[in-house]
Amino acid sequence: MDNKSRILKTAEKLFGELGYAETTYKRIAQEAGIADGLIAHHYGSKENLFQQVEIRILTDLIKKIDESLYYASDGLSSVLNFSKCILKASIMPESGFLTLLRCSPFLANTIDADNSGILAVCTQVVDKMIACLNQGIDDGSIRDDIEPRLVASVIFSTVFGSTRAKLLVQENILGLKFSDDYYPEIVSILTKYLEPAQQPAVED
Amino acid sequence: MDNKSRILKTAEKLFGELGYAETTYKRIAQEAGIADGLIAHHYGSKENLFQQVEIRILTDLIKKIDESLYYASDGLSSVLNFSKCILKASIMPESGFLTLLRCSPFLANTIDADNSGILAVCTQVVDKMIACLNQGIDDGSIRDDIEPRLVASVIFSTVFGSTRAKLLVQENILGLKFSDDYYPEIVSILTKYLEPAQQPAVED
Amino acid sequence: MDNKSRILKTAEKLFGELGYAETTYKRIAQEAGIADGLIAHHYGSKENLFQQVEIRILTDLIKKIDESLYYASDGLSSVLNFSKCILKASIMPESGFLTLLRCSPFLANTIDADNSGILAVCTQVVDKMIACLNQGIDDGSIRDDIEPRLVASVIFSTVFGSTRAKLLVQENILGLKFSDDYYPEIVSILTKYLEPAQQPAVED
Amino acid sequence: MDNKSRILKTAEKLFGELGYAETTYKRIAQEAGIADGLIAHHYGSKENLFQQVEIRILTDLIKKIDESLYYASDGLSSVLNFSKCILKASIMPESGFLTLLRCSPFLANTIDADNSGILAVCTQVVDKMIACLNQGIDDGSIRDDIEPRLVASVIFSTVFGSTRAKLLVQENILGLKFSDDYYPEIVSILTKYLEPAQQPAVED
DNA sequence: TATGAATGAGCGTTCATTCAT
DNA sequence: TATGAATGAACGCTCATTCAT
Repeated sequence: MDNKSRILKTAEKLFGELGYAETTYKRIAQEAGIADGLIAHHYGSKENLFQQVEIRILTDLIKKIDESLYYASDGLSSVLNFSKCILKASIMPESGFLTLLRCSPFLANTIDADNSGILAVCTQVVDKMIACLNQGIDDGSIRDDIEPRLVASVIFSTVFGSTRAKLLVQENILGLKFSDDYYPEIVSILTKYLEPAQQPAVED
Repeated sequence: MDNKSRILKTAEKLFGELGYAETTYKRIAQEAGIADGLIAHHYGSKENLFQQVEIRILTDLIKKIDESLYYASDGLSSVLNFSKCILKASIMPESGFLTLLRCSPFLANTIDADNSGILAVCTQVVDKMIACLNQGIDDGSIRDDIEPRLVASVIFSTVFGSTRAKLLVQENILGLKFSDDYYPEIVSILTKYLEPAQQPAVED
Repeated sequence: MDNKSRILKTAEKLFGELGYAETTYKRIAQEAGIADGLIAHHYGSKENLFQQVEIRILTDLIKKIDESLYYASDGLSSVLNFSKCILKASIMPESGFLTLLRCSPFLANTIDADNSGILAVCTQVVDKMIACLNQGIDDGSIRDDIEPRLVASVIFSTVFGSTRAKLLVQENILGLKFSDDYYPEIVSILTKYLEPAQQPAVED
Repeated sequence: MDNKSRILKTAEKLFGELGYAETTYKRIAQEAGIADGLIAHHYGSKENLFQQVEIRILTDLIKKIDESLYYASDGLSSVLNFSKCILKASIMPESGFLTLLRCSPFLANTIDADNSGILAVCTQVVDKMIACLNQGIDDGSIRDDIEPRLVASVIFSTVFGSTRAKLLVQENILGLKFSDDYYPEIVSILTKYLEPAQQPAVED
């Protein structure tokens, strides 16, 4: 791997472990085994380096989401596969998900930073979810009284909220439970939320 | 208000607006109209000042939660009132909620910081929620096939995840929707998640 | 002397010896025997420190010019005293004149720096000179066919040009001569330039 | 034009616009459209590049001075042509004069820099002026009570001082005047300074 | 209690220069 | 000749914290 990639990879790791502010050029350079100055040479600024990291993480995530959608039979399973894909990524260290949680793109790290590059990628993710919901409404696998944009907002906040809780809150410390049955439970709440109302038994 | 309180209030505001790292003694002192040195004099360190802020916010939140529980008729409405209480606090600027979101107590702001004070308060919040769930199971307002600790984890991540989304993601920027009907929708997903399965109409 | 003054004095010396770019916080701090950070604490930025230095030098110069004008009998001797005053200051190390020459206020040291404070002081100097010229035209000691602003420009460029040459060009290195009779020669060129044309002997 | 010349030309432009310190390899390379490393490859060091620039400017100036002397009828007009030549060059952007003013060869740009190459060229200029003055004394066009080296010093400081004022001081900002009649006025002060004393009209 | 001068380590970044290709 | 990655010291400046008053 060349130094430019090595910097990106090391930065991703440290942003995830230490957060934006405590990840310094010096630490990245030491960990990557290169000179301080090379970071600015390749990435210009810390803020830009950070954005490249985020974009890479999100782009990888989109790739995986697309794959997962390929195997979905209807709208509801598309939404659930989409969500599972995010949940799964969150527990794979190499996905960089921790970086996303510790340094949310919606928390400008530097005042007046231009987030537009990242937001463009996020918009793709949102659009995909809305498409899945519309598909589900059409094919009857999702109840038809929902407003897709509103429901997409609920789904994303639930899914990302749960990854945040699982990764950042230490198990047991508060009497909570983020063990292996936690993410299935998240899938369960989403299912209950989306599936069409159960038909009362109809009398003949 | 005395200087000590003024510092706490100003710090809370700035932590919420700027995050932990970009909130400095100097800015706090300027905004509060007092001398730099007075902050360390009263609070010792930035980390400790931050924790006092968080504790105050959480303590206030607990007070409001307790009030809301007073009016709940059963376990389910206790859980929902509890949740609404958090959602409502999130949109009251004076609640300091933004500070909670920008500087999560679960993100150590300084490496090796001792969070135990804050965690103790958080534990109280969790315990209260678990009590509400148990009450609901007992009185039949919540389905009885749940594990309270697991479900509490889901509820907290959903509720806090949604406040995070509403406050940090700018409306419309991604095609999402965090307007007035967003929080009611969160209450709706929780309700669907907790309520007992609808009995199929039974013929006599 | 307190540290704030000591910084100003040391900075003045180093700007004069090394120029703007090579005068660093570190060097100033070492020479003044204080900590690096104290410079920014008292002066905010290097550019501002520099401007305070220039303003102090120019303010002192104005004081001396005013004193010298007190003893002038007519407009011409006012102009000459004014000029001598500048020439004299240039060879007094404590005047800070070298700083003025090495780091001319008309050479922005930092791109986009705001020079307005310095320019205001310079304007006072110019206005005083123009007043002297007008006085000389009125009292007949200076020829009356001149345009004061234009002539003031010539006088300043001649006087400051000569101090620049004397202080920055090493004696003898180019075959030039900046010894003790150099400044009197500058006074001489000014006198020839300003004095009224000699009347041809008039026949009765 | 080959890259080596292109570097020299670009460097000259940037030294004039930005001064020595703010002109960097990177900026030169960008403006010239070549790689960073090529500058050091061709010129070794920034200081040496700078000196090559200065020498080129001064060499061109000498050429023009020589041409102007060709048309002078006597010593005085030689001196005046010489001076006009410098004044004229100062307002021709391609002459690189701004570089001379912003980065005077008599201001060592780097501490301990060896200026001897530049000084050798400057010495030629000085020698030429002294020769003109001696010619004028001989042919009676210049008063004979002067010391050539001293007077040359006065002329150079007046001429270069005026170019400095015209190019660096923004018109009107101080109430001064550097418009089209400024340089003629400089020629006028030199003329008054050098011409033989007017003979009182002698009667029969 | 309150001030603000003082510290000095550390920050992101720049830069002239070197060097493998 | 030409590239641009790589170096590492140095820069201006920030900051939490200390301390004399």
